[in-house]
Amino acid sequence: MSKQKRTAIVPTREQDYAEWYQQVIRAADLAENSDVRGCMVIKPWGYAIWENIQRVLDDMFRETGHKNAYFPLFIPKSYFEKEAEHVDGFAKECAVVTHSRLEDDGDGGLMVAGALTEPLIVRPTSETIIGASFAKWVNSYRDLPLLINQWANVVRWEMRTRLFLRTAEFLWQEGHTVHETPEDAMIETKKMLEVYATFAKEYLAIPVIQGEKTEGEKFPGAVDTFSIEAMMQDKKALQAGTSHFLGQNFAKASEIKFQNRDGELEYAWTTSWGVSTRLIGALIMAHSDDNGLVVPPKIAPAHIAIIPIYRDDEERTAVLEYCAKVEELFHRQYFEDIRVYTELDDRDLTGGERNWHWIKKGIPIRMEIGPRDISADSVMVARRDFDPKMKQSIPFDELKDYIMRSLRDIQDAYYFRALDFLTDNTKNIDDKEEFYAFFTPENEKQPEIHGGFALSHWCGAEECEEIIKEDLKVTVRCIPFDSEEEDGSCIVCNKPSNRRVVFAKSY
RNA sequence: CGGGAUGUAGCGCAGCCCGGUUAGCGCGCUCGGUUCGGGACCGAGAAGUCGGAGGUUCAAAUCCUCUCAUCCCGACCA
Repeated sequence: MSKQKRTAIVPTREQDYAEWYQQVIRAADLAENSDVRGCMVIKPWGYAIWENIQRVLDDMFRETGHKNAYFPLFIPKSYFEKEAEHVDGFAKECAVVTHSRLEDDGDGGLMVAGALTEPLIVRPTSETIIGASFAKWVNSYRDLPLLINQWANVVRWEMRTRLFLRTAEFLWQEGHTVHETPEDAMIETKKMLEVYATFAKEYLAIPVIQGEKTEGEKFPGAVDTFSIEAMMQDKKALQAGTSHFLGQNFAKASEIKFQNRDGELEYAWTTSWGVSTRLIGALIMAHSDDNGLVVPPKIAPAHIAIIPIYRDDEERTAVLEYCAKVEELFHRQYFEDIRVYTELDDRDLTGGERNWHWIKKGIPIRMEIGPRDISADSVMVARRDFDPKMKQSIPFDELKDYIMRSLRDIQDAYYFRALDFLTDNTKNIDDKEEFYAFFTPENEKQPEIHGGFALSHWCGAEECEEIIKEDLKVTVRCIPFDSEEEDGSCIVCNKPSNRRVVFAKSY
């Protein structure tokens, strides 16, 4: 294999997408599996991405009038039982606390003791426990709307886990709101979906499709679930965020009642909405390449890697001095609302080794600073969105402007690349045979990357959805908001349909 | 939870079928030196209860049973 063709990540996306994903996470040092089954350790570079996601979203929630609060990790089983559909949806994946004490088992070990009178469920989501509080907080229409958000961890005892995409414990935010009318609640539900879509586009540089979930795919207990759906580089869909209109289902379960403007007691209308550390999985699979992580500047843990190059102590002193000058140039600088961070990498490794280290971590900008640059009063700059070998000498005087502009350009480049990918792999399909061919790999044994999003007509019957799922493992990802009414016939049963939906394989 | 695969040093693997000195290799790591502008080189060194438990045997990484974990496929799901 020629040196030019060597990729930092083995295997490549084309060779083995699932394995490539794992390797990117390891190469970028984002996270690792823990000794606890299904749980991950999020390492600093990965956690910094989450912190950036939190910071930006938290601001957006504030701007839309929400306040943060914190509710218990444990939910009494009796609370959980109140909403029937909710129970159905989550019962199979609940961790349950049944004891409160450990005792010496007389054999050098410990045994559980102190059985609880009522088992506690480790929250898989918090509708019921938050509902119990809301019932106390809401008495009058004057208390509404109640707009609360919580940053928390939740536990869902998943059978099959994948780093970031599905772990037994994950970090997320869950918004919970209470409204006077169904209209208000629905406006809130859609507003927060819009917030997610904006965040995905503006910060994660991921274009998404907003839409409504089908009956079978919606949140257990919700009246309506809306989602943002993103396309990964293997052309599968990833649900990146959800927003639920809960109607009065949870208000009834938790007795959230208020006296309305006519003096009558009425059940309130609630919503909930959330995004999780899964977004990091989305980020990885939407942008990264065969050389490692690719992370948009607006969400990157750091923006500029500075790699000093020198031969001896004398040069070292001069070079590090110059590096400090460059770091100073960006100290407390912002591009848009994002603070720029630099990383000085003075490890005793070759320039190439250090360069590749930062390429794999996806840092947007790399700078090499050596004696030649100092004498020219300039810096060698490389960009993560360009070929790894490509670098350009930028005079110190122009450096700040150049970098600020580049960060903006890189952010845009990632977004448009992802948008092109989404557009190129989204197809109107009206013919059943074509639909099946679209979702069938040529090599069954080792399926190549295939498929995409098929915009096809669907009659709305669950049976038709089921057939497609059985045959192709393809599901209706959502009924997009922006699809125009149009006469057609269901891709499965040929019955009349007036709108296209998004069909895709999904995570 | 069903089907399949894999667990040997931090990572990637060989050895296992056919049991037999002291369990190897590459990368990484440590120390010393030369290097550093695209994945450096020389020398020295550290690191393994062969995933775990039990069994068969004079002898187990190797054979048998159980178990745990990870990955892939399925069902389920953010």
